[in-house]
Amino acid sequence: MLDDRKAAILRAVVEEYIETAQPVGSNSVARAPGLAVSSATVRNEMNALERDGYLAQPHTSAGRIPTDKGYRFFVDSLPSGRLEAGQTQQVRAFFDRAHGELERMLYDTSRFLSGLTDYAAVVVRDAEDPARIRSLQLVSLGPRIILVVAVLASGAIEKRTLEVQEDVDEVVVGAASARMSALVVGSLFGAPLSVAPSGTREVDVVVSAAAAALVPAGASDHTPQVFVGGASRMANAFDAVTTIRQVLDTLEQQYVLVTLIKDVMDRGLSVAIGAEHGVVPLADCSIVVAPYQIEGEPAGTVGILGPTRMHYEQTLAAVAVVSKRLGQALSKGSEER
Amino acid sequence: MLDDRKAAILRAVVEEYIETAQPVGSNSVARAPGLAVSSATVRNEMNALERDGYLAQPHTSAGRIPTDKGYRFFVDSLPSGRLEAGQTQQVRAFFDRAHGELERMLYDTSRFLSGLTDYAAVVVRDAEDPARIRSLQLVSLGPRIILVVAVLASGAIEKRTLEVQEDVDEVVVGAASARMSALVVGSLFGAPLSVAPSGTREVDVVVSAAAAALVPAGASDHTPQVFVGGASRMANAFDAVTTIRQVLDTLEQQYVLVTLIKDVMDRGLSVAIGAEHGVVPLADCSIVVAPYQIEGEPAGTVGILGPTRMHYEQTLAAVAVVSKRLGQALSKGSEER
DNA sequence: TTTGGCACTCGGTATCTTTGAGTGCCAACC
DNA sequence: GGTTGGCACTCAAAGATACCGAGTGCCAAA
Repeated sequence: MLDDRKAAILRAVVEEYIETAQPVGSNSVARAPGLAVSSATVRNEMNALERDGYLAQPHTSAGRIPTDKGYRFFVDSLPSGRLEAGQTQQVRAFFDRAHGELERMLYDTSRFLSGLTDYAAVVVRDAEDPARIRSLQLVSLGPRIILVVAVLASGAIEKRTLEVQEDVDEVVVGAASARMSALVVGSLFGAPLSVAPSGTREVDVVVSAAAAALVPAGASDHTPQVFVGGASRMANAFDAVTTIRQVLDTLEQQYVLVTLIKDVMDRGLSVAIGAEHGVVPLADCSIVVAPYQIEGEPAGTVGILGPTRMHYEQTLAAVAVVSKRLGQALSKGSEER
Repeated sequence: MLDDRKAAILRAVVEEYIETAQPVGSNSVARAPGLAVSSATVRNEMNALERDGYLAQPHTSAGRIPTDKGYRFFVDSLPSGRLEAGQTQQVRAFFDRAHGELERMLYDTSRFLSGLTDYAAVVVRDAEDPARIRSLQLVSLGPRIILVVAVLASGAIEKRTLEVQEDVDEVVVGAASARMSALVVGSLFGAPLSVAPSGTREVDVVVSAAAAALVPAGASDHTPQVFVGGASRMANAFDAVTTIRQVLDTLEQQYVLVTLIKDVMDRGLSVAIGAEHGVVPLADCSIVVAPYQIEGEPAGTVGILGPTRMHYEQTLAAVAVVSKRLGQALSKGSEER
């Protein structure tokens, strides 16, 4: 679509603009290695690139700035990069140390990735597919308070506190727990339950309360979890306070964030630039995403949110590596290498 | 310490500065209701207040700005305020709707409180005292993967994933679970465990692995949980980008945050102004805190972080009301009005 | 088709001036 | 003696003005 020279010029403009955040003039482009042409030629070409929508000019006597379309071309023509040695080292060190509970790990990963790239990082844990219940137990916490704990096939834990209207003793809870467990283990979490009456009225009261607590909540809690790390780094990326405000605000709206990332993934992209994603307050941002898999199954997404003028090559590499290593780390027992 | 007139003038300066963020001159102070003196008199008094460290002057020909000491006097002489009717209404509505799991509730509260005050809100859940284990269960998640789930007296759940070196079947896990449960229920979480050998080698392997997983982790996970809501609102409070950056960054460092809040509480304060707390990057911030209690027991802290020139009266009232209502909401069964 | 040359544009910076809010001090006043 | 009006003084902020120079578009020559 673009001849070689135009492509080279566009690339040079994008690279320099990413570096300096200043409009790029024909002279500095002409000086770029690998381009043996004069600035006048560059000017002509840049003119054409502007006509075609790859570049824009803030005002007449200024250099050019890439448009979203310009960035898009740049990103698409990017060779698949590698991390710097030091960063590879950091990743290794992080995942060697990393351990512990899933949620903690995902949050730590988002913070780590943010530190690695110097942008804000997001880790989304996909909503569980309707998962089979591996174990279910009722625990008495007080005379009328009972905790329902369900362990799902994935290892995730769902808990609900419920309050019954009359005092129940431990024995009743124990009986109810056994009954409930028999009823529910192996079935899908969130599925409606039919409770057959047992001999004891008290037990039935508890069981039906527990069943009720489990069912509707199953749906409501079926939303993905989001972990945002290094949001404050977005304050570095822009200098307009209002932009900073908007971006940070959006980062706190987990629903928007999840939708955005899901949307980008659905379109099969790994990068969404500026207005490509429809989220208006993030018009000056790009997002780089990669899914991670546990035991070969898609389990969530790792992403970076940065300014449109971000270091795409490093960021893409970082996101790719981290998502892969995260998946490995979470796939227990497959610690090969 | 300050005569009435000085106090009134100081108050007027603080109030106007909080409102306008501009240095306050003698004229506007003289115009304040309740002060029947000329600007010249005010000037003399302000001079004295500056000498005594309550006010400062950005430069010679500017008005005065309160110092931390000035704010301190202002806050200490504040009548205990009430929320506006609309806000009381909001609080009621929020806690009427609010329900669900503890963590979720604490996070929602921090977001709500942030919206109520327009500053950043922090909710800290205190580390559990060494709590008795109410229930313990091992659940098999895969041939070699076992999940240990402990329910503590408070209803908190601790879980550890562990991997054993050889395949164990469900029956073994069941046996180990029963044994472990008998061993551990009623004892303190995190306490060292002595494991007597049972008849079966396989069971012993699992039990000792589970015991090992439980003990050291008990200490490490014994740290308070922090929920920050509305951090982005700090971007409104300042206009120096570097300040915004610092503050947001600090807000992400949970350890610093917890220490800060704990420190303020330990000193028996409900407000820490500017440099009073030692956290340098938050020198332009004040923090307002109040503990919340579950069933009469201190369970955590609610706090607001805002600029030194925050609306102390409303904020104090909001924090007080929210901490109280939060405690009530979390004290199950005590939903009296 | 490329390039050197040239006139032109216009945002940014630097310099200077003006403005006005605010101060400190003093002498007069109650 | 505390209070007040008056006054000279200060100094940041806001305008005004000029200038600079990076950058452009276009043209004619190579």
